[in-house]
Amino acid sequence: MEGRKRKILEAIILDYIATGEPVGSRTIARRYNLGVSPATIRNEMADLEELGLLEQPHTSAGRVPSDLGYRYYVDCLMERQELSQSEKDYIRSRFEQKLGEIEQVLAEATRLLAEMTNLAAVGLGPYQGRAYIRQVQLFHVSPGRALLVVVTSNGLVEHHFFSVPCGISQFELERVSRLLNHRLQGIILEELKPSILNDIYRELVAEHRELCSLLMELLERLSKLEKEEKIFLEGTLNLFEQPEFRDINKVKSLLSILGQADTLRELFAQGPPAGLTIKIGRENKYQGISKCSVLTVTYEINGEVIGNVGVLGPTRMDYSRTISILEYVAQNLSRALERLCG
Amino acid sequence: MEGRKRKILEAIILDYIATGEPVGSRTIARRYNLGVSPATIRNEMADLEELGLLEQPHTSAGRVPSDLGYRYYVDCLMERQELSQSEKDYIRSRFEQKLGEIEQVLAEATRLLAEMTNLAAVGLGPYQGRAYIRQVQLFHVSPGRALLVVVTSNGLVEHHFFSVPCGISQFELERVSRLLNHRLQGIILEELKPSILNDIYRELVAEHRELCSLLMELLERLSKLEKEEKIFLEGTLNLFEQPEFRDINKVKSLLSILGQADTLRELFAQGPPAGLTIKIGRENKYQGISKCSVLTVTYEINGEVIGNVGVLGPTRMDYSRTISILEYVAQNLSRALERLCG
DNA sequence: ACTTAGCACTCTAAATTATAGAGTGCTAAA
DNA sequence: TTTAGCACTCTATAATTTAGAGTGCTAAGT
Repeated sequence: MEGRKRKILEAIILDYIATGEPVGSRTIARRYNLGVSPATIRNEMADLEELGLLEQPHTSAGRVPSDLGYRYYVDCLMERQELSQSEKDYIRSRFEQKLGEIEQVLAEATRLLAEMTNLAAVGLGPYQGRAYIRQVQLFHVSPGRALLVVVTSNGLVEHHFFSVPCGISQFELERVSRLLNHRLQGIILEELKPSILNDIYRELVAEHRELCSLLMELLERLSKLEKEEKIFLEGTLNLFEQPEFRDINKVKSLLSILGQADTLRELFAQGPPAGLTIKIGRENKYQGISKCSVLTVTYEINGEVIGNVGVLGPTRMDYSRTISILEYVAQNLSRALERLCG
Repeated sequence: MEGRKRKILEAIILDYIATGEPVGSRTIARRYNLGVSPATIRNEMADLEELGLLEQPHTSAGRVPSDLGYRYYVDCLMERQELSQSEKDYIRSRFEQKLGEIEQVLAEATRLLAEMTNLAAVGLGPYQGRAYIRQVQLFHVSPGRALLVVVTSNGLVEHHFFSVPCGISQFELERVSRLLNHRLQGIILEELKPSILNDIYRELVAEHRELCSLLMELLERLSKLEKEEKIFLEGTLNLFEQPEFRDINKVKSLLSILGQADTLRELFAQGPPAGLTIKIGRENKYQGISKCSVLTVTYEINGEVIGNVGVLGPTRMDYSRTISILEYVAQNLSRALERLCG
């Protein structure tokens, strides 16, 4: 595409992102001095519409970028906006607080994203599929009740209460703990198949007949670990400041999407491969967000992708800035997690 | 108040709850055959307005109950609506699933409330103030990292990762665990004052000089336990089906209230004393919900109040049914928790 | 002393009409 | 190829009309 068309397209997109109003030829001529008259710009605009990059809400309105237009902008036109030093410092500082748990760190990252982008932010993970079991511990909490704690390599801690026969001593529980650890440590959750569990069960049941039902439950529980992923959502309210959500029905359909954990997971879970994913408007499969874009980026521990954070906002968003924030946050998030449980 | 006035007031409130439209004298005369003419009803309505129980949106509209009107209805007029057997069975069945953790049970209760009342539902707790420490466990998860697990009498499980000097053996950690348990078991969280922690610290530091910083962090962490309460929120979307939320600004101010954990906690944390609390319209302090009512009920373990569940909806809600659901859910919730960790 | 029919009056919500303004596309001249 | 000029289109806003629901008051009925 020739230089002038690109410049005009860019001007229209930037103006629309800034104002939210359809952009007319006069506006472009006035605000961005491209050295041509409105009439010329009108001709170019007609071409750009032909190419599918612009749209007209109605005959006598200005132009609005189409999904394709944004796509072209993001892929070819946009320049990455560097964050200012103070913004970087701020982001870094938010991860330097004492955040004891992996989930707290992720929650904080999500909050931070929502705050800085003024969009809705989502944090997903950490994925447990490729994680392996680090530790299994079983101990009494009161007569007749025990707690199982499982720690995975991705830093997830899961616990579960069990009833145990009153006769079981702490000593015996510790033996079971050791045995479980011996057999389970290092096993990747995805590969935790019933056959392995059955082996353990057989071995255990011989020695600890009284613990039968406990063990069944316990092993069942373990095999479910893989599927559990936490979801954090922040900044929903930010979206409703945007003029595109003046309509209550749009708000409703958006809220119903944001309210379903499954849907969010599908929208935001992109990794691996590592890096940034951008879905603009209709590129998303859900109807309710056909006027929204979803940006996600992966985060990792020791080079392995273990989750996503991302934002959702109107297609008319400041992609350049949002992407910078997203990447910088993800980078700091990864580093914080490595500090925590690498 | 004389019988006819009460009947008219009740008719107006019931009609308004059902339709959402201001109620006129003709409507009452037609739908509820009280054996008097619209003119008579008009006179009574004027009286009821004088008493502050009714309001007129404008001169030529029908009447709408005021906060005071609802209050009178709830306190004096309303009959408790029994839930049907199948509804009761349904609620009970939802608590009979395998719900391994106290927080899962609470989350389920909140979802159930939202679903059955068609309002926004909130689950709070379990409160940790009066809970005591049941178990403290400290163990390695990988070289140089340890996990602390604390279990309270209210069934809360908290965990926290620590860096430990590489030289520390599992054996040593177990000794520390035992010592911590010995000193902390049975201590009520509210009474976990710095002085106790300092004692422990002094005792530990003599034997385990290398663990200094770990211990500091650990004790600090313990003292924060009291304040942590989980909040569950479900069914926000339900509210926006109500005609009173056609206006986007109302939606926004409501969402901003529902989005703040602190505010929710303040609104819904009522107990003890045990039982039901009803706040109607302006009786709530927050402006944004001046057209909403908040109903909460306490739940307990072994007779001790440990949390609240509740709903928030427009003042124009079906109080009778909502209250029945709320109480039945709370009762089942208490029972489920007792089964789980009583 | 209540109750009620009748009626003038008020107010709103919805429908209708008028108005202003922004923006376009086309034509013809530079 | 660019641009000024102009007729035309479309929408959003405001202004106006209309219909209907509901009230309060009065005066007559029980």
